Amino acid sequence: MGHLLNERGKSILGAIIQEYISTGEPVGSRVIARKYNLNLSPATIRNVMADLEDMGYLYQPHVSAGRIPTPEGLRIYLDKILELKSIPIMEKTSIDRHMSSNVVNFMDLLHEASHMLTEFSHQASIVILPKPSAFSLRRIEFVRLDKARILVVLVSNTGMVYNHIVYGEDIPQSELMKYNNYLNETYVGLTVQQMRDLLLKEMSGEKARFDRIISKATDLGMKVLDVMEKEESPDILIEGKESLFDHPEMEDLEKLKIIVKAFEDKGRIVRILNKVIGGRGVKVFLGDDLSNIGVRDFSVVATSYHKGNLPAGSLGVIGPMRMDYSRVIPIVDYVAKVLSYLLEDF
Amino acid sequence: MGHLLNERGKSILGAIIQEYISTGEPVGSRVIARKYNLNLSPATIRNVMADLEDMGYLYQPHVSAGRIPTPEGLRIYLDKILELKSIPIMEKTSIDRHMSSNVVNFMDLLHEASHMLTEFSHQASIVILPKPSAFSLRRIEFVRLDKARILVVLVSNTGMVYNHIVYGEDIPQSELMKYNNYLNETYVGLTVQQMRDLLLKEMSGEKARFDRIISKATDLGMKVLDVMEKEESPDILIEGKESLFDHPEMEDLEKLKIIVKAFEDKGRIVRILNKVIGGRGVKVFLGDDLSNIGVRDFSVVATSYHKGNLPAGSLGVIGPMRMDYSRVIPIVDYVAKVLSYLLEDF
DNA sequence: TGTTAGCAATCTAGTTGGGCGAGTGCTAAT
DNA sequence: ATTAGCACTCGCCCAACTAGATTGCTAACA
Repeated sequence: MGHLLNERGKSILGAIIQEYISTGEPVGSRVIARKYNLNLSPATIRNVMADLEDMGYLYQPHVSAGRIPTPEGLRIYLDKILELKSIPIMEKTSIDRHMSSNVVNFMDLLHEASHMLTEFSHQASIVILPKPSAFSLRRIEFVRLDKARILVVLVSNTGMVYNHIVYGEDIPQSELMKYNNYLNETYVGLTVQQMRDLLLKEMSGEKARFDRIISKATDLGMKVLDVMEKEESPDILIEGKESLFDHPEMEDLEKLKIIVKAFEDKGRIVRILNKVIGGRGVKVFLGDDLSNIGVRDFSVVATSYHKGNLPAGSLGVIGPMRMDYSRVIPIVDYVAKVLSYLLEDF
Repeated sequence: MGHLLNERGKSILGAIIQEYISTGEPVGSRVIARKYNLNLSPATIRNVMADLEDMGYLYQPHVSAGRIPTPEGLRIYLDKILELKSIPIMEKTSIDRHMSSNVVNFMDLLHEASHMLTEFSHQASIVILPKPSAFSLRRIEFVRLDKARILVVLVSNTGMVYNHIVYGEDIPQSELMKYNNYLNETYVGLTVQQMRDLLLKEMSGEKARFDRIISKATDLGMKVLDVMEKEESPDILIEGKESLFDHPEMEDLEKLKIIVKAFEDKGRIVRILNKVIGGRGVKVFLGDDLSNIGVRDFSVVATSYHKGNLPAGSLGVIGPMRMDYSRVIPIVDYVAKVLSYLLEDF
């Protein structure tokens, strides 16, 4: 047999990975021959296994052990072999119910999404909060703190409140009030991008030249957008770290240390998760994809959620590479869909 | 020898604990006789050790091993035997410098304190943020969100910004403005307790009966205090978890899991740390003190920090029971002192 | 009476070696 | 192309053993 994966290779690789996922042990040829009705003898399977190993899809921890899939093997499995299960009705309705009731504000909703992910995937869940720029403005308010600093309070249409401090000249509160009024009349309902466009237009427009309020207010508004952009470090929810510890592969001390340290550096996690933004559907990160965060033998299943047509943030789960993808992928997908749906109404 | 700790007992217990702290291994009679100039033979020391074990200050992991101090033994050591080292000038000035420069706002200051704690104690640091009620009001602002909700923005004298949402009747923004003005004129500079007192007085006072603004504003103000009190879950900074992993006693997998899980439950940690509030000086929590958070063989060294005369919050470090207390205690103490000192000016 | 030397006893940790079982790769037969 | 058979390799477990550390006890000593 050559170096191309034929049908038989596929089904054997599939069987090995399924078996490995459910047991966590290296898989030998006998088990495959016995449990999976391929009508092939162990010897034949051994030959195929040797080929699969040549192709880089399997490896042996040692010569007298069975085979374990490599990240590359898993990748093939995910892309070409895996068939997704549908989520049981019970779980679906449970997700629906939890996410739509008892949710008074936006953060509750995200927490609930995070909770559902851990609950049904039995992995640690990660939810990246939307960047403020994903939302539109409901209200903006300037408050004078002292002669050098102005507090800006932004309320988004989702009810999230953002505080920023801008440094600048001394402006009396009464004057700031006028800016408030002007900006709230003009900019409410716009997204950050739209605000920026409109601000630029107004700043150079006719009115600004004659109306001091408009001119000053737009200046300050622009400043706020700049500060927001600079401070924009998307926040992140993580739940269910402890469920990771219960997986038997976590018996290794070093692995445990590595994963705990990986969670410390939220920036990197955000960067990985946000790779899904832009694409559609669920993406699985494996092996080298995760070498940034130093956890080569883990796996991240993630997708993006949306508000209307705009991507708002991303969410997913992280766990050992050996994970029941046929269950986990649909769950991540579904939670993101429900979240996106509910977000639209906010 | 009886059941009372005499001088010799003390010095031997001290030597054993010092030795244990520096090596982490069970300590035998020979080492003590050789390294510490007590002019006693191993045999004598063995006798004393047996007594100390009877008193519950030492135990043997197994019969052919040396002794390890029990939490009770450590407690005696801390109370009666330990002599604190003074902090090297270098470290002091480093702490001074880091905490006073580069600090633009209050949170920076706390982060810096936390950072200094880990840096010089080589343990994980914990800083409990002040409860909002520890500060006085610099500014209050009501913003109408929609017909049912009003956003309250409070700025404390430390520059911290707190957001709360109160639910209630529909009040137009122009009306809220008037409340803002009134409250900012009347209540700025007061602590929460003072505000509450004054509010109560005004609500039942003459003016409130005739001035609708005052009456409504004080009502709303009271509502805000109630919400604050309910939502008041003091926040917490933790830094340097990873430095815990480098201690050799962390080789035990179960211990590692336990400590990681303990960090998940911040509420319990806060409760432990806040026990120091009210007292003065550094307190060490050991053994049973920590059984709430399930980490009997760890140790928390903590103290409170102040703003003026009022306790504001607490800080400290957590690490394995085997910890160089003679260094760590002075460091925790010093960082808290510096923090309190700097806080006064805020 | 307090201290010490000496010594048998106890226990851990580390090493060695044999046997078992799992699984492979190769060869030769089908 | 597939398969049965078989020798081979290796990890794992267990048991036996060794080396080393430390103790508690006893008897001698100051």
